[in-house]
Amino acid sequence: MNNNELADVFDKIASLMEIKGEVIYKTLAYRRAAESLRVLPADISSYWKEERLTEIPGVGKAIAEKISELLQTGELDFLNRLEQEVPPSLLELLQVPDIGPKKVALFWKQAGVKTLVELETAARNGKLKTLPGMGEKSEARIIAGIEALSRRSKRMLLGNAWSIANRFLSELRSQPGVVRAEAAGSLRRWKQTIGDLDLVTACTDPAPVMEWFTSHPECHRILGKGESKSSIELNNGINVQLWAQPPERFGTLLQFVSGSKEHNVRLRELAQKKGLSLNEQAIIRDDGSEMLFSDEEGIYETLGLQFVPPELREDRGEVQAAGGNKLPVLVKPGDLQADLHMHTTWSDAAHSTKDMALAARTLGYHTLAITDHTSGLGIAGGLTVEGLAEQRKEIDQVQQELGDTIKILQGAEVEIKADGTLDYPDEVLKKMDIVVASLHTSLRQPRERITERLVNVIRNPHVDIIGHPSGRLMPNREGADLDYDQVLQEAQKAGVALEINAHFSRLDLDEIYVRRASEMGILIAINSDAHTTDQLEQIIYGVSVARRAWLNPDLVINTWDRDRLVDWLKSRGRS
DNA sequence: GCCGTTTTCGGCCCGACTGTTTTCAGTCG
Repeated sequence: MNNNELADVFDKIASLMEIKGEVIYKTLAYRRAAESLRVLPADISSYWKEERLTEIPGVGKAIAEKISELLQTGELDFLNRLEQEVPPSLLELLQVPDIGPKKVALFWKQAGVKTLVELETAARNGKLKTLPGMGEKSEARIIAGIEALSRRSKRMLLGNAWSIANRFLSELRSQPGVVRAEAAGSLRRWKQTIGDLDLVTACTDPAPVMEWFTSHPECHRILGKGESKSSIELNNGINVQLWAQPPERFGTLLQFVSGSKEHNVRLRELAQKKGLSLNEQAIIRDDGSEMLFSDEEGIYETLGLQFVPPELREDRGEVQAAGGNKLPVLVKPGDLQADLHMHTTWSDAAHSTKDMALAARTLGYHTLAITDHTSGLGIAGGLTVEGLAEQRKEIDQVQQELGDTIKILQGAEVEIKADGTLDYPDEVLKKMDIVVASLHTSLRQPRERITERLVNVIRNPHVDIIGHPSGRLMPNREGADLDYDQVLQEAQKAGVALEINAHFSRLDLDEIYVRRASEMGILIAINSDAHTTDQLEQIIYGVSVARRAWLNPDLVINTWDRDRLVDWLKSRGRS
């Protein structure tokens, strides 16, 4: 069982306990443990073998024993007994909006509803409205919620979420009375996938703004409408929330809605210890007087903390670090001076070498690497060894035209074949300016085999960067089942750089492992993998991964100046 | 069930909105 599977088990336990009516703090403990497991950088089995399970935040004696049992037997007696008491089919009811554990328990115990289908039947037959606390409207809301489930898309990818949010924000900013409007929630934290969109606005009179929002042409139905908060479902099934406060309270609003929830809980605990109370409108002193904040900075200052960048607000140690003035320096998009992975018309991309070089120069880079696919990746029209010579001529010519304003490296994204060998022979790789090696195919090989495949490539002295290490494509293609402990150790030994691929359906290396890599001092390359000139700018998504991972900027090879980058390549045998 | 610069036991964050209720429970973020 891996970390995520264990986390799923504990989330399931938490939900079943909630339905059962167990004290809330027990269920919270299981949720917290589950979240901890999901972001754990190393394989859980290594903690288990070393008897370090209780070092994991949120894991105490009881949960450690359950992890042990699951790892040893693949089963959990406690869960089996829980499922005897509370039918696990009830969990699907929790998917319906506006249905929580209390309602599930009510429908189950008083109407005999155990599945989603039974719930819909009961609702349509008017069997729910007579239950205590229920009524006509609640029943209709449940039917609407069940219908919404089928419309509701899964989580959005970061880049898609930003484009929808930006569209709403620009309309919002032109509404009368709107002083400021920003994205908040997981989008502002640049989480790799986004559930609902949260927008916040500072405005003098919220009523007309809320009216505009709830009558938006893309609105399919209104989920809620109030003075300070409204919520709608769009035609494409996405939910959008809009929060409003007067300008002088915008800071607390933005902070509150940006979350994460867990980060906010930490802040409020801290506030409490200082005799303060924090909510979306103000910080309130013991005597009931309010402190107002138009910006976020003052909030953190009042709590005795460094300002915490949104990307770090996940309750992964940032509050403690901010209290000790120990927050890391983070990479900024402007720090990048090179892009070392992109494609041209020599393989499957849209623009020429010169187009890409000019676009990269506009971004202020000193170097770009043209890394077209190799012939083994047939689908991408890869470049043969013979083609390389012609490409070299073209690069030399463009280089001459552009002079010293930007350096063009001839590289390749070499295919790591299913048998673990590379698509070009070593003597060809040796002559290139830079080599990125990537997995695209046979990603479903068993863990040992695919890990070995990658490790051998890491050890190849002619490979400089491992491109998108797992090969995942969100939301549909899972990455390879790599043994990351081994991959990271080998990368550290070999001095190879691991890529953060900035394409928002990749974001690979995953932030969890980037954080570990940073602690281990492993080099990282943040690359766009651009197939058009526009896509060079998608590098911001890669930067967001680095920031969320607390990555030390000095480890990012494309933040280095040209001399340092050249020296590094020389140290790897490049001329 | 977890956790500790006020604690190894007694805490564990805060409010808006909705619908069903006449003061509150449930859900959500």
